[in-house]
Amino acid sequence: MDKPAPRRVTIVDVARHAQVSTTAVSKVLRNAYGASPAMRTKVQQAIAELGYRPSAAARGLRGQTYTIGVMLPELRNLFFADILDGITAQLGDSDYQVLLAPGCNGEKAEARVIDAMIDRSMDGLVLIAPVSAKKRLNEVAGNVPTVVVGRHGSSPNHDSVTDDDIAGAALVVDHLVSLGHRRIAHIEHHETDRVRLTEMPNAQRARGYRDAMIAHGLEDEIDIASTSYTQQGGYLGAQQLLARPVRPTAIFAGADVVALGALEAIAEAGLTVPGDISVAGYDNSALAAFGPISLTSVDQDGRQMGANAARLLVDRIGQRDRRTAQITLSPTLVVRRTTAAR
Amino acid sequence: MDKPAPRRVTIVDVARHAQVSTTAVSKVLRNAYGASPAMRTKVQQAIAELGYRPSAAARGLRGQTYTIGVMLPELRNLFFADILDGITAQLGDSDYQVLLAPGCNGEKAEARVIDAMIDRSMDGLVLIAPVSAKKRLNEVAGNVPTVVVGRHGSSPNHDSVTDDDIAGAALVVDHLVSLGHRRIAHIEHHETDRVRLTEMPNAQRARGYRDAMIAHGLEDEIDIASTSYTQQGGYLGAQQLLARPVRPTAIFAGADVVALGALEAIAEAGLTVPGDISVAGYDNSALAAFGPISLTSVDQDGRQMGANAARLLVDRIGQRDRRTAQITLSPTLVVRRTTAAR
DNA sequence: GGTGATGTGGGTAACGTTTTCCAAATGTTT
DNA sequence: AAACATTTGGAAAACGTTACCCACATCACC
Repeated sequence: MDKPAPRRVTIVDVARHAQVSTTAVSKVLRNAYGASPAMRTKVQQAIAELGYRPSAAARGLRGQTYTIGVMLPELRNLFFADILDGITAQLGDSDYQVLLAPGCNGEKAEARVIDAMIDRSMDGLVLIAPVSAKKRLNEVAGNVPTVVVGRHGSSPNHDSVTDDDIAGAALVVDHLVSLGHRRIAHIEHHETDRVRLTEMPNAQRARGYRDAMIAHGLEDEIDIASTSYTQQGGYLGAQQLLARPVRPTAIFAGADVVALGALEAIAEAGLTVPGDISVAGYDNSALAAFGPISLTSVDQDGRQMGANAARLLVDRIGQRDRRTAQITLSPTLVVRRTTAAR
Repeated sequence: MDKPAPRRVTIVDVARHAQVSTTAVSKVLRNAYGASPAMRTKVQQAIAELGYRPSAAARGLRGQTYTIGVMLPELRNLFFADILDGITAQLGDSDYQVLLAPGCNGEKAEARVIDAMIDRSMDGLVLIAPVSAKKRLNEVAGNVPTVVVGRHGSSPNHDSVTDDDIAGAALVVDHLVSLGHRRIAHIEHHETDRVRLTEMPNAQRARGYRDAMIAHGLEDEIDIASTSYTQQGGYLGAQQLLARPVRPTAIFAGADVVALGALEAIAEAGLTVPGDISVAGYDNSALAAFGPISLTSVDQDGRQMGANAARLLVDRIGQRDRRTAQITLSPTLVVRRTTAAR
């Protein structure tokens, strides 16, 4: 029953078995300079024979842990899953292992998770749509290589990958205008913090909506319901908009889940989509693509964003003092059955 | 610009600042025996003043890392997110931090992730619906405290938390029979491996379906389309079933996503739900609850499962030699608008 | 006033790597 | 042939904690 707990194979065992020093084994493990091909094969064979695996804890004490931490606000958001796919695909079978914290909402939870990742000596961090103060992000990025995804604004300490949310919103407005719509309303995520007001995607989408409406000479038709990026928020936002003296003929929801809520409210009001009213979302999540829903939506290519983030991060781990980069990707519009000519 | 890289605060700094030994600080950190209240407050103050945070890497080398690893096959499955919620809720603000690997499909990816977690000296593992060989799971559980969620069968090495899938399938069949249905078909996830054939939830659901049909004297009506637990699988499965000489009047899909695919195929065939045909799913995911879909589904209470798994795991970390436990939770049926009397 | 039991605190050796040297051997240039 | 550069390999000191012991003081009890 109680086997004598077979001690884990260590680098010392490997060294002894291969009749070399532990230093030599370490060099082979890290592909470091100073090991001849002969030595390399000899050590690798010993590693295979003993089934040796390096302890990340011990490694972390001196060097790298080969672990990359990903923080995201919400696991249920399918767009974030795409970003993750991109990250893991890019990292492929490099030595890095990706670990993520379960969704963390709010600045406090975010701080806890980031601390936890730093405590665990992660080699790099990918922060997806963080809400923390800019100062805090810069501090973090000063300690550990960091890439921020989905938040606008540049930093001297961390790289950024964002989608061009202003362009995305414009795509929707352009599309609806070309279908003959003029009363185009928007449901936004209510934002109070001043910095986030410029940096968060939701704010950028609202701004893109405004700008595009103005560009089409529709400034008098601008109509925004300010709720939140949730299904509930979409439901309430749409209710508000439908209660207007002059009902909008199209609603641009800032996110797909918001559009779903809006669809629900519209159906409850006895109206049809797109007959009475057109609806567009943002994110092109699996929900939007789902046949019975078939929502017109803006596609952000999360995979691409994730892949870029991972590339930048590995880059920075290798070269911590290089200049920071900001990558902005262009969204595309996927037209489906919830938008139609009026 | 280049600040002199402010060395991290260590336990030694804290000890010096509080004028005690490092041992004393360590004891306070771990709430270990042998520290007076006076010492405790003194050390805690020093910790706060210096902003000290223990290094998980160093801790892992001797003791615990206060990290729990969660492995799940697929991030996009909302049911798994519920389980995770349960885990984190149960762990609350204990000292443990949950980290999870991005979805890993297949035995090979699973092995990699589990190894990675062991390499990182995690204190405990929660494996959600693992497909690895039973032998492998036992090995793993012999090395590190482990709880397996969503896989039937018991083990002397690890605890288990499962939903009673047989009962769940029976709930659906009973419900449909009580509505007057007799030709009730099932879409299952095709399984080949012999062990998994008894242990995986999909196999249990298929078995529960069969058993319940027989219990109602409907053995001649048993009709199974064997595809996969995906939307595509549901689509194809439903197409098969609809092409039967005598069409089923109800379809029990083994998972909500499968039901979605089935709904799509049914709509394409020009039939209505539940007018022409009733459909039920399994998992009661957010998709099922979504108004326009409103799918009758079996609810597993993932949060409850996760909470139980976390409790068992922390238990076992504290007491590694206690007997293993198997917890089985009873599912409930949530009746919505996709099932009706025939 | 011994004799244990109990409470309180610390010294020191692990833990398993990587890093920083250094030495010897080998190759290359003058 | 001397001087120097490069390659190859290893010894030993970190890294920051915890586990294991031991010492001392205090207290209760015969």
